[in-house]
Amino acid sequence: MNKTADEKVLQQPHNHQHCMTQALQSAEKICTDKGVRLTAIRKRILELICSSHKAIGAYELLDLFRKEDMKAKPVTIYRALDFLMEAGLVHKIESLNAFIGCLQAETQHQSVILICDNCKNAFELDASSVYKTIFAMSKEKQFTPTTLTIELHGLCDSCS
Amino acid sequence: MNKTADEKVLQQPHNHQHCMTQALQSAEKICTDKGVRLTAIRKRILELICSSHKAIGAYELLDLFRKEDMKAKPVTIYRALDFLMEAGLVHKIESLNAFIGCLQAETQHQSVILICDNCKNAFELDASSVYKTIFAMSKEKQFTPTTLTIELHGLCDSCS
DNA sequence: AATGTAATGTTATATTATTACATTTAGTAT
DNA sequence: ATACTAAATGTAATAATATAACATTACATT
Ligand SMILES: [Zn+2]
Ligand SMILES: [Zn+2]
Ligand SMILES: [Zn+2]
Ligand SMILES: [Zn+2]
Repeated sequence: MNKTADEKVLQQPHNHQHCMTQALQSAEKICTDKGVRLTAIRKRILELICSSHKAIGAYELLDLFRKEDMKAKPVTIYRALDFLMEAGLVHKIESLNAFIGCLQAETQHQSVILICDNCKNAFELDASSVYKTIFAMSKEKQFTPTTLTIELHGLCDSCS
Repeated sequence: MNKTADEKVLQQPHNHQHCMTQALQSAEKICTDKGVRLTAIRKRILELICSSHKAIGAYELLDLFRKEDMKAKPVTIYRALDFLMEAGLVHKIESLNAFIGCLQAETQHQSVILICDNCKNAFELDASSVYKTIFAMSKEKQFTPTTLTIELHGLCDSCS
């Protein structure tokens, strides 16, 4: 991808090829460290997800993947997604039933996902302090927290 | 419902009949104020949702509703849910594809939903300060926020 | 009563996700 | 190298969630 084809994301123009390379390298490292296998299917599906910062649905992904592997079925995608989510390489956006690649999979992070309802670009904002507050609030109610989902819809800079 | 049948919710035993009565009264008031109609179907579906504090799916609701109205279809439920959500009487839990009644529909509130993964009871915790923080963070990224979803899974007091 | 709008009825279909079981592949032990 | 084992994939079917399109009915206003 050349410079003129760069997307504008995170309110910053950026060389998106770098995101891809980085994501794939992280993936290799994480899987090696965890002792799990980043197979061809899993890797390709991660590439497809990371080919933009837009949230993508499982069936959109299936359509793309089928261009290269006609025999792919929904479960092919869902299995890969489960694996990639388990490894922290991909996140599900619950309010969209769609998925994004994580740009900081190697780093422990607690994030809010900002989702542009116009262009569907989605990115994570680190928000550990917010997590801390919410966990504390829940514990005051004798609640034992496990997973926190925070999704903010709106319009990104380019779309507003 | 008698006292012994009271549920334990919000880490507090409570007379659940009161929740129901309160929710229905609020609903009447809100709909009157907004000039919209709380029809028999909508009211009954609200009652079914509010009959416990457990998150309930649209098709579970359909099964219950069909006991009284055999000809009900999925769209019957989804229309009522859309209406009730629009009126702020019901919230959708995105991470469960399920719904809960709101206990504070008359009051403007910004909440985190705590969801017990064991008993499925879900309740709202007011968290305006958290909303404020997240909105501010997003604005720093030139993001124009609209809707914020915060869902915390875990175990409630009774289940942990 | 005539009119217009909102609500509901009815049928069909779209979208998202999982289950079950067979087969293949890849790593491990012999 | 061979046999074994567990993980991954293939394949088919189906479950679960949600919406579209159009006809009919009920309700409010005149
Ligand atoms: Zn990029
Ligand atoms: Zn945008
Ligand atoms: Zn109650
Ligand atoms: Zn519980």
